[in-house]
Amino acid sequence: MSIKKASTIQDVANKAKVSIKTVSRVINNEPNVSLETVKKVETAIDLLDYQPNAFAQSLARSKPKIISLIYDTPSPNYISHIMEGVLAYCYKVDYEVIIHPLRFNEVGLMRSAEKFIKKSRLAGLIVTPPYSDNVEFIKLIESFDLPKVLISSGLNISEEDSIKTNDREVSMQMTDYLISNGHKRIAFIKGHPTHLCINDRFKGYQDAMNRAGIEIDNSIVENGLNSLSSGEQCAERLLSLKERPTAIFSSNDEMAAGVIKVAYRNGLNIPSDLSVVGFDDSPMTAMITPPLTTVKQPLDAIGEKSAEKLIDKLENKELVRESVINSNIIYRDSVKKIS
Amino acid sequence: MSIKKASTIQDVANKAKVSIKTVSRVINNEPNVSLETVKKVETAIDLLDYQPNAFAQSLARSKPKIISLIYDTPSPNYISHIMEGVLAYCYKVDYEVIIHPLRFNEVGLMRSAEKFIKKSRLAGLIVTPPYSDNVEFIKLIESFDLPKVLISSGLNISEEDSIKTNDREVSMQMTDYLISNGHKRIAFIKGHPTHLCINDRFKGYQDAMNRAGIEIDNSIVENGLNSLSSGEQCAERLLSLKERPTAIFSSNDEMAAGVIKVAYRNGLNIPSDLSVVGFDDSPMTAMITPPLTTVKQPLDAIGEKSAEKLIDKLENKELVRESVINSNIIYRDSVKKIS
DNA sequence: TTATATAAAGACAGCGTTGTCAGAATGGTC
DNA sequence: GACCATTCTGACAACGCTGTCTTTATATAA
Repeated sequence: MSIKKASTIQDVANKAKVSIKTVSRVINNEPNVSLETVKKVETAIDLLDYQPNAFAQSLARSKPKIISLIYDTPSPNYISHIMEGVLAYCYKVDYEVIIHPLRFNEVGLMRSAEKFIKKSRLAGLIVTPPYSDNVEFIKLIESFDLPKVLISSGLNISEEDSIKTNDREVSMQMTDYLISNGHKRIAFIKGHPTHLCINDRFKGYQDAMNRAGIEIDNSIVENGLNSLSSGEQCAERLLSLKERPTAIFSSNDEMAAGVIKVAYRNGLNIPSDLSVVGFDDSPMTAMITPPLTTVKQPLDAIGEKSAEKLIDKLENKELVRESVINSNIIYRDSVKKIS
Repeated sequence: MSIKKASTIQDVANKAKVSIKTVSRVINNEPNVSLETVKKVETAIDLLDYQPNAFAQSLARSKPKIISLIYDTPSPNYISHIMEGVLAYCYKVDYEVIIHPLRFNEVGLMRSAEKFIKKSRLAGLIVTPPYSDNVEFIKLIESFDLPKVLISSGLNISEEDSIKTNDREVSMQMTDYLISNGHKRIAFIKGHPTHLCINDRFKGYQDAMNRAGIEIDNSIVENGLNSLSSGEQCAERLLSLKERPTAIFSSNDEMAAGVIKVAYRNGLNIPSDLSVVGFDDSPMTAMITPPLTTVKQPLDAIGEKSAEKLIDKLENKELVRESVINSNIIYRDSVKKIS
């Protein structure tokens, strides 16, 4: 079991018989190095299995190649897929990423966020909901003049700084789907009011209903809080109505699961007595009975695109990147045609 | 919007009218600094809102305060909770953590892992399943002489290097619980064969059955693969048996969900016709109907303890830390007493 | 040929810390 | 008062890299 000691740029320079600066040039793909020299240096690098020391690089460079992903801890599924995408891209382009959970309701949140930002010498930030909707937090970032990408922000943010999904449009499609299955009395369960982006889902529902000429009955529009139990509460109200809805569109899967539970408790069968659709395609949606028709956001892609956009900005690549990523409806077994 | 520029140790030294070395001393709690000087320096630090530059520290120190968490991507829920614990502890003691997903089946896995380890200048590693069961990977770590903590390793690892859960014991308790509810014909669905630690769950089942004097019928012991669909397949076989089991203990929740789906398809009611229990307490278990009785591993605590153990080792604190963390049964509604 | 631009390579000073070692106070002994 | 041990403080060289500037080699034009 031999203990390996990392080699330095000096070692490489010695072996290749060039100066350390020249080695630095080839590492960083700088111009004005002869092909011959590049070869020499590269073989030396291979021979020594050299890896640049990221700390030394960060220290020497003005801007370190480090970004951070900020999140609360809403759904493990959401964040870990976003993270996956971010990490994959950053690894490819040789950026470090610091994952930073920040408790939304903690006291001294801003103080601790500020401390974190200063300490980590970040080059930029990727911000997920609910922070991407938080004006105070965004102001903080701006006070550091840090490049940022906000994911699914409901705020009025420049397109350059944000990655969004087509929630409104796909919600409209989902509602259309319900309508095309003969449903007219379609209830809607809204999401948590502070999660701005989730409101777009309601707008899409409105769009579709309006277009179909179906008047929206506000007594079957519920205000949910994103949680299972809030879904249950909304469902209880909805299903005890004299004129029950024939379908329920829930702003997220967790509340939809609550709806299904209550339906079963009330002896209702899904989908024959009630159609239910959700949003998110969280892992459990495939596991419940019946499997839930829902909307899948391409979370990995969102993470990847966010990282790409941020890093392009950091490196002043002026590419115009797409900033809206499309979600898709996943059709499963929780909707039934009615006459 | 004022752009803030980070202050350095030099700034602090100037303001406090001491040398930078003295500032360094108080930052690192080194001895031999007069109380008076400490005060001076601390006020200067507060005034300037100074944060040490982690890169410079890492460069100057021999061992950087950085550890890495290695994982595949089995279940988002599992990894994000472990991560949560690790991050929380590391943040407290001022360690950086690099989250590193490593695709288990990728070609050149070892090569890329090696590259990663060299490049990141890690001080130590926390390794989750399935890597904690991978001999080759562990040998790699050892070749770097890197301190490590392996989570739930099924390998014969020194207690000093591992954090385990009492899977076997709690599986026994779970089986006891089923037995105490009158069940005798209890089927078991094993987990993926390469996940060593999951095998302990089967051992616990055996323990309980043996102790209760119930002979294990191998025709109702299935080999699962951890996935929903594999759970369904096992259930199909189990439920088509002439002499059906009255209860099924699945090594994980996902397969248990598969069992429930198949039961419904076959017109069976849970728990009245069949009791089902799982393992993991994944988020969906509360959402399915009926809510599943299962085992909850304190994942956050596992992450936290792992980090604590690793960092104590790095800093040569010779504390003997507990290395087994207890899981608990979460009793819900998927088990029924039979006569 | 000489002048002149251009490409290629190197010298050297930072980046912000910590470690080592030397020096200055301070206190106690004889 | 001289001496020594102890406590405290500072100077200075690393750490491994990149940026800036200078030098050298090479090609091109006059």
